[in-house]
Amino acid sequence: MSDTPKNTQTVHASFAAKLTAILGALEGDGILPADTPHRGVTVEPPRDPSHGDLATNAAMVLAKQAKTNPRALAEKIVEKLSADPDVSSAEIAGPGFINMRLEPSVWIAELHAIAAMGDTYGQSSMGEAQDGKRARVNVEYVSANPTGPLHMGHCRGAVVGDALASLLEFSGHDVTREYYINDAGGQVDVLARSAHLRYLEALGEDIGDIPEGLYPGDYLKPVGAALAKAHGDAFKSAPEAQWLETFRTGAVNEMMELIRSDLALLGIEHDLFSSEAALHVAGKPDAAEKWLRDHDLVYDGVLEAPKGKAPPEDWEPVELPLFRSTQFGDDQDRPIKKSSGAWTYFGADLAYHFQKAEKADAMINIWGADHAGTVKRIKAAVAALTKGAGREIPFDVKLVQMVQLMRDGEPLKMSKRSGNFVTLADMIEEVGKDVVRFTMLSRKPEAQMDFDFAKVVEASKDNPVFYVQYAHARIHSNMRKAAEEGFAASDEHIDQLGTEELELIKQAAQFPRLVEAAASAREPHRIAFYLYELAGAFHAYWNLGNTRVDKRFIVAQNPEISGARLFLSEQLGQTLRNGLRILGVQAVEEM
RNA sequence: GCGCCCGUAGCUCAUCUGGAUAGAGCGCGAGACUUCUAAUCUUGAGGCAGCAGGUUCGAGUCCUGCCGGGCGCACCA
Repeated sequence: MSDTPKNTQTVHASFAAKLTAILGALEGDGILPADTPHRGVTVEPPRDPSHGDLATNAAMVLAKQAKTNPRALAEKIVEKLSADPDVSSAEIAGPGFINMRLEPSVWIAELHAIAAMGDTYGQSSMGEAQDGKRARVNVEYVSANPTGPLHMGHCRGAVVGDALASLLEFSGHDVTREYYINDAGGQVDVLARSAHLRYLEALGEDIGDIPEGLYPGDYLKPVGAALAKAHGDAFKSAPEAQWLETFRTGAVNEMMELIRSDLALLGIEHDLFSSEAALHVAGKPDAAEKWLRDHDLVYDGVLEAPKGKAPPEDWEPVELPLFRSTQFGDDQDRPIKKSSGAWTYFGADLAYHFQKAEKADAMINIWGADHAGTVKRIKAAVAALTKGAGREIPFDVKLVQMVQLMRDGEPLKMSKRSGNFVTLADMIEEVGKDVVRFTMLSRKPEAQMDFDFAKVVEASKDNPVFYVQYAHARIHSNMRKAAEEGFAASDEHIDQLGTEELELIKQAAQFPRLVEAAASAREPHRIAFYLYELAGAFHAYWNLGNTRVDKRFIVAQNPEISGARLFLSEQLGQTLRNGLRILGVQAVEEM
């Protein structure tokens, strides 16, 4: 692959370029005004394939600027398109669409491009600036509290974030996968106390039931044991103040180890783990507060009582440093510090995001839908801080909706309080990494989804994961069989490929533009749906061979067509593989 | 009460950032194959895209209002 041509053009990229050139020429002809913006102009396959291979709406979009009607402008464009040897026909349809059919040689060339690019087919440079520098995108995901193992609730965000990161990488971005460790709030003190109890247990004390308010899970037993081993009975009857910090640090470290190993089961590895505690030590929140106060975005004020439902019984008005998030559409100004003087989560979080922004050209957070209420304030605060620093960057928060666990159509109940919840590790053990990943990506993230254990492990064509992997495995086993029978893939006679085969190439050829669209929309699930369709097209072609022996990949009496079809199937396999790699799902070679 | 997300075939979901006659799978109807290119195949019916307006050459897609479902509404994280 060392001789991979760097700028091998894919069909869709090259036709987009051709259209741009034609529109430029029309400017030269005086038909379009100089420097006409091409906003909204698209070149894409029409939904209805009977309309042709490619369609453009250019005439409709630009008619106004050309001071003419769409069809008249379309004629000018068609005139130039028709002169292109790759275009077998170009015609005007409907309100002014231009439909094109391309010469078979174009699709054959695409097949060569897939072969030449191999693992890089579908990659793009959309993340690269003019000077070739890749945009730095920070994707923060998971960021679960370090108080226990990951459970189902974390799973979807983890997979979506990871696939999005891969998708952006594949599209030429310089991606940092980041995990924010909330190791500074009250919940880690609770963790430390819970660990202390398990420490006493490990020293042989009878601890009885775990008191309300502490973490009951068994996963803390080894933590207690490790602490007992490290410290002996030094903290057995010591006051909390003497051991809290030690136990907090120790327990958080253990929990992060646990979480890392859970993530590894999903095939996820973050580049960067940022500690909230370290942020405080570095004085970042103080710096942020100072800047915000200087710019009148933080003031001392009294928080309103909660609206709607009855206010908490212990509610009393207190003066707190408030961020003016109402200026940015929030319901309420939000406190950055508690009455105790400690930072609120939000106070630390805005400083954290400001820190991330320094080393990124864009930031994306993947959050659970239960954090939806905090999006406005953090976006507002980050916008203010980065703007103030003279470098405002795009900052998206993608909300991932809840997953309802099901078994045979019945919702699965779980209670976090009792420590009785489905852990990520359990789930992966039961259904496997690939199933979890693919299933989590087979629904747009902002919609709720059901995850039925019984359905997702089913090995039939009704199960998308299986269906896509099966296509890849089928290609592989067919290649093996071909080799045994003395056939080999060869591009020597690929011009003999017929209509059905060209249709397959056309579908594979969608991959690069689909990747770009998915990357710019930040929607990795589109890749999953595309792969399902591509696999479907492959299976359909394969099934043709059931009744028509002449349509099989291996035709005994015809090594030429067999070689060409095997070459085609190799490239389909390559495309499936590239897509699956983005999703982090294994392209298996046998089922 | 307020905020965010969702609402598309009987069911589960797509619809490529506004395009042409809204597509798949399941299920249902009809047929094929009795087997290894079958962990099946072909084919048919099925829709007022929650409802009502608006924006425009064009709306499932954007805007407004309602209806229904989910999530959230601490100085928690």
